[in-house]
Amino acid sequence: MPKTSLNPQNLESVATRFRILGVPLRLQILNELASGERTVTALVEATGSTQPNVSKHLTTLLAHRLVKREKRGNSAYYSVADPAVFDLCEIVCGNIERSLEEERRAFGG
Amino acid sequence: MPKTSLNPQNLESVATRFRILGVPLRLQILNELASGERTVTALVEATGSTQPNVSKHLTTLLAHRLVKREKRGNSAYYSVADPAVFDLCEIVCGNIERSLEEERRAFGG
DNA sequence: TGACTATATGATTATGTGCTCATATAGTCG
DNA sequence: CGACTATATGAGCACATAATCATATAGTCA
Repeated sequence: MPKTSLNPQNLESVATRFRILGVPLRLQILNELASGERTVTALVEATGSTQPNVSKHLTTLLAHRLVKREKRGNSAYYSVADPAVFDLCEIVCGNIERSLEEERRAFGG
Repeated sequence: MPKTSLNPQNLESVATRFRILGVPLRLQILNELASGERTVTALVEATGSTQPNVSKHLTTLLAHRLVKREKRGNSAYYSVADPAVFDLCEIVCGNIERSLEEERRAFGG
C-alpha cells in the first residue's frame, strides 16, 4: 500500500511539497523556526535576506501549510506547522552522507 | 545535533535534493523503479513521456546519485540507489494527509 | 558492412519563480 | 491625527530548467 502514496493525484502534490523545500532560504527559515516561533524581522536578521523576500517565502510556506502564522500586536509570529519536515531533512542529510561515503570508497579516499 | 543538519554548506545540498524530487515525472520514475530495475524504454512506456525526456531525467537522477545505472547488452537498466527516498515520500504523504485533515476540520467537513 | 534497436545529447523554446525595488497595508504610541 | 514600526504585495528582471525536436552514439544481429 505504499504504492498508493504516489498515485497520479498525489504525484503533483508530493512534487510540489518537495519543490517548496527545494529553496535554500526556505530551508534556512524552517531551520530557524525549529527553535521556536519567530517574527519576520527576526527571520530577516537570522537569514541575512531582505524583508520582502523573507515575507514572500513565508507566504509561500503558509499557503502550503508548512508554517503557521499568528499575529500579535504589530508583529507576525511564524512557527512550524508540522515538525515532520525535519524528519525529511534528516533523511536527506543521511542520504547525502551515504552518497559522499560511496564517493569516497569509489575514489579510494 | 540535528541542528548541524542544515548548516550553510549542507543547505544548498539538501535544497538541491528536494528540488530533484520536486518534478512529478521524476517521482513517477522513482515510483516505477520501486518495483525493481527498469530499462529506459520500460520507463517511457510506464510514464507516457518521451524517450529523450525520460533519458534526461534519468541522467539527472544519476548525477545526483538517486539511481544506479547498469548497461547490459543494448539496454540501460536503472534502479534506485538509496531506498530512503521512499521514506521521504511516505513522510510527505503523511504531511499532506494531516494538512487535508486540518482543512476538513477548519471547514467543518 | 548495413539494418535495426536502445539510449544519450545538443539546440531551442516556454514557463516558472526567486530576487529586488518601490509602495501599500496595518498596528502602536504620542 | 501624525510619526513610527512591522509586514505584505505588485511590477519587473534574471535565471534555471522541463519539454520537444532532431540527431548522435552505441550495441546487436544478419
